[in-house]
This record gives sequence, structure tokens and C-alpha cells, in this order.
Amino acid sequence: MNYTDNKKTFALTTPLYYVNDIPHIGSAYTTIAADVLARYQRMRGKSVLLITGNDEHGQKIQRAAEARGLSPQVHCDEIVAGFEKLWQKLNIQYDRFSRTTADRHHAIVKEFFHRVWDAGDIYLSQQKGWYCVPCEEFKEERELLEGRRCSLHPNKEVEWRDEENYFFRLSKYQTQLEKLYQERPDFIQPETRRNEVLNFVSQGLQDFSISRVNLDWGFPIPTDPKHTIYVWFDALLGYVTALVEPDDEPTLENALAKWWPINLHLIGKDILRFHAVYWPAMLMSAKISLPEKVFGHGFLTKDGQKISKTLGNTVDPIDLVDRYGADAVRYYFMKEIEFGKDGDFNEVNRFIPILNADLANDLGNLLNRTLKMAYKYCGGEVPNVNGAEISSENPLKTIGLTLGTQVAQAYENLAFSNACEAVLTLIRTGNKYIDEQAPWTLYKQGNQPAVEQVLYSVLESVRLAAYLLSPIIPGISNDIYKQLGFGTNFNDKTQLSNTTNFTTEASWGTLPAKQKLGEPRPIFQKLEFAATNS
RNA sequence: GGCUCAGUAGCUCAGUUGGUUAGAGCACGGGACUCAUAAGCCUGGGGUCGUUGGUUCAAAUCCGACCUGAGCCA
Repeated sequence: MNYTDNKKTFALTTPLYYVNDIPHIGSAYTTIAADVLARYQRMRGKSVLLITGNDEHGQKIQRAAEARGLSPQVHCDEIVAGFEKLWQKLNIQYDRFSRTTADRHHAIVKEFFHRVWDAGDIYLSQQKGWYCVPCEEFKEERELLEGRRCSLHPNKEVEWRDEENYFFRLSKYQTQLEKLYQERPDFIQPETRRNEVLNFVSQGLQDFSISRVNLDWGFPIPTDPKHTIYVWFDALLGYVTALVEPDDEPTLENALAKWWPINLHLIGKDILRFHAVYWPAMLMSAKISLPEKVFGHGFLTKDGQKISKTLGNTVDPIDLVDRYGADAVRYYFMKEIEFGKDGDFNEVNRFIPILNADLANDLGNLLNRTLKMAYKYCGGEVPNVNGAEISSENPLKTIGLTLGTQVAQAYENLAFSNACEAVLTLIRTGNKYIDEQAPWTLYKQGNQPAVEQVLYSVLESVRLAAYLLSPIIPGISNDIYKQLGFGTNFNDKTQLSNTTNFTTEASWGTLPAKQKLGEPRPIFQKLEFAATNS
């Protein structure tokens, strides 16, 4: 197998989620995808740094806290705890949790600000207009709805502001940005998101405001403490702060030493502009190299409907994972939604049927039926067969020999759905193969070598499937490996990077003959619709 | 209003540079089997490939117009 990897590290980020509310399903979706990719990269032997965290500053947070009668910091701490709890339940293995209220972040923001300031890219100017607090943005009069409401937040009136703001000279970077998009067509993905940005940038860039007055909840502008740094300028730098090793001084030099440039920013399409336009321009100004890629995935709908609090059709990720388990939730979103496109969550018509069909009926039952036969016909051991000696005519071997490469390619492209599909092809062929070979009949006929060959082929195929799906369903993969007699723990980062080798594990035919098998137990119980308990 | 993307079986989607009877999974009907989580296997029905013109010996696939949906910008 020939895999291209020239760098030893892989750093990726989720957004630093804004703490105005408890986590929603969209945040869970992004973070699941990030974790899947991080696990895949670790499997490939890379040193991986998965960054997630929270963005905590801004007027919106200040007011949300006030409304709850809490100090902003207490409010943030509570919400942040909710995110951490969700990531734990979803089995997310992040390496750094970046909070924009951290002291070390303040140091990074200061230093970065000075660099941009010294580049002459920050200036003071008057900003007058209607301000939408939830957006943290000025709005043009003509884009407002009746009653002076922003279309994104029709329940809140915009506020009139006439204030001095510091601006970042974004316009200066128009040409450089266009050159970037031209020279690195993969910088923004998928294609449709790239087109959006190209279109936006080609219409001309305007400087954007990076400070607010009358706002306490945030860092002061270093050169003018009456002003507070505006959320995005602060928030994007949270990625950089996260790169500083825990014991190192929070300086840009330390931050950029090992993990920079970040390989991938995984975001929802709503914050594309900040990551694909503002962020690279800020980095250019600070004379810092640019991240490798920004991927903006789609939005989730529920039963075909836009998810919104006003419609009251939100999906609580905590509730979902409590009812169905982390592996089920992770699998559904990775398999059933093409990463990049919008996707639907439909609990009764898709979620439950697909999980039952794929994980219980196809994968789970395949292992279970084969394992029980291995106990009946082969004394509870992996049949004494050498995978390398199985005929290349064997349909499972035929698929298995190229599957590793194929699935790896899918992961590299963030085509998680394709990765699942490819593995399922092997699984389905496995079920078909058993029926065709009918080892129970072969056994009655006394054809022990044939029985062993069939069972070995299937067990090995299930192993390979479990390995290749382990970034998505680590818990189930652990169970499968255990029942096959291994002690592998796919949740153990160090074990994975030290003791296993992707090229070996992703090949077909590596299951050791005569290995003592574990107890056959269903690895995925069929789901039944359970009403939410909240 | 400008632009981008999408519109293929009930649902989710594949369909390479245009080329024989348009595919898969899920769901549904029928059948044979029994190792298995009543799972799996075989088999069947079901599509005017958004509409409409055009290019071509030949179009889901190329071009034009229109309709619908999503999004970006104004």
C-alpha cells in the first residue's frame, strides 16, 4: 500500500463555540467529524492535536449572564462545563480545550495585536449605524426588517450606535487573498463554499471593525484600553493560543513552534467568511503563514425542517447520546450525511432503521453468527488458516486487499460517508459468502478445512471492518476486537500510535490463526424508538 | 436583482471524458434456508433521470430558456 504522508504532525480545529447557549446538535456534528479525522490521523501514525473550546467574550455573553443574574465568568464556566460534558459523552478525544477567557490567551492576543498594529493595519475611525447584538455586527438600514430587526434575529431590535472603533485594514489584502485562492484551490472546501468566498471577495473588501466601546466583557485594546477587542479578532486567535504547550510561556513564537500551520479548520458554513477571508488576512498582516485548509460543512435539518429555537424543533445532543449511545450518534451523522452538504436528522425513518440495518443486522450479526460457528466447529479459536494462503478468488479477500487504501483515501478527503459505504460492501459480501458456502453443511459433510477457511475469511473481514471504522465507532470496534481475542483499545491514543501499524492492520489476512476467541455477544443491540425523557 | 450549488425509484444517494435493457442502500411484496441479534440469502414491484427547446447517429450526461429548493452577495 502506498500512502502519501510527508508531515508527522496533524493539527485540526473545531470552532471555538460561542457560549451564549448550551451546545446544540450542530456543534456536536462538527466535533464528531473532527474527532473522527483526528482518530484516523493518529491511526496513520501522526502526532495529532485536536483543538476545540469556547469563545466567551462579547456583549451578547455579558447580557446573557446579566439576564441570568450571574457574572459573565460564572455564566461562561457553566456553559463550558456543558460542552465538556457533551464531548465526554460523545467520546471526543480533544487534545486542547481553548477558552478565550484564559490568561494565556490574553497574552497571545496582545502580542498579535501589536504585530498587526506595527504593520500599520489598525486605525481608529468613527462607526455609526444600527447594531445587532446577537450578530455582534453593524447592519445597513436597508437590510433590516420592519421594526428595526435584523433578519437573523427577528426577536431583537437593533441598537443605534455612534462610536469610535478600531478597524483592521482588510481592504489592503484583497489582492493577496485572491492570489491565495488562486494558488491554493484546496484552501477552501468544498467547492461550493469556495465559490461563495470568491464571489464575496471579488466584490471588494471593506475594512472591518475590531473593537467596541461600552463593553467590559473582553480584552482591552492594548494601545487604548477604553476599547474592547471585538469577538472575532479575539476568537480566531484562540486557535493559536491552543498550540502553546501547557508548560510554555504564551508567546507567538512558542505557539507557532511545533504545530503551526494548522492543517485543517473544520467549521460550519455560517462562519466561513471569518475563517476564509478575515483570518488569512489577519495572519498575513502579522507575517504568519496560513493554515492548510478550511472546510465548511453543511447544516442539519430535522425531519426536513430547518432547526430553530423559535420553531421549537431543536435536537438535544445530550439527550440523543443518552438514549442511543455515542457510537450510534457518531455513525449516523458520518454515514448518512455527505460531509459538506446539508443533511437531515430523522429519528424514526432514518436514524433507527439505518443503525439497525448496518450495525445490528449486517455488521453485528455477521460477527455473532460466525463467532458462534467458530465455537461450535473450531473450538472457540480463530481457525488454523493463514490469510496469505487463501485463494485470491475468495470474494472477501478480493475486496479486503484494496479496502484499506480505498477507505484511507475517503478519510483523507473527509468523505466519511464513502468510507462507511466501502466498509459495508465487505460486510454485506461477508453475509452473502456465508450463505453461499453454508459452513453448517460443510461441517456436516465433514469438510473441516473448508469450514475453517470460510470462517477465517469472515472473521478476518469483520476485523478489518472494525479497524477501518474505529475512528467512527470506537466502542463497537473495541468490542469486536475483544471478541476476536485482541486486547486492542481504540480509545487509547498511546497504544494506537505505538503498537499498531496502519499498513499492517488495514491489510486483509492479518488475523492470527488459533487465537483464542472472546465470548460471542451482540455488539450492537437493535434500537427501538424511545421517546425523549426531557 | 446578480451569482453559486442542487433537482435521478417512497426515502438517502451513485452514475467516469455523451454510447447497449439507468444502479446501490433503506423501506415494501414473495421464496428457499437455519450458523445468527425473526438476523442473513435469493427474488420482485417501483423511475416520462425538474420542465421545455436544441446539438448529435446517440444525452441523466453538452448548450439555451424556464420551474423548484438551498446558499452567498446586493
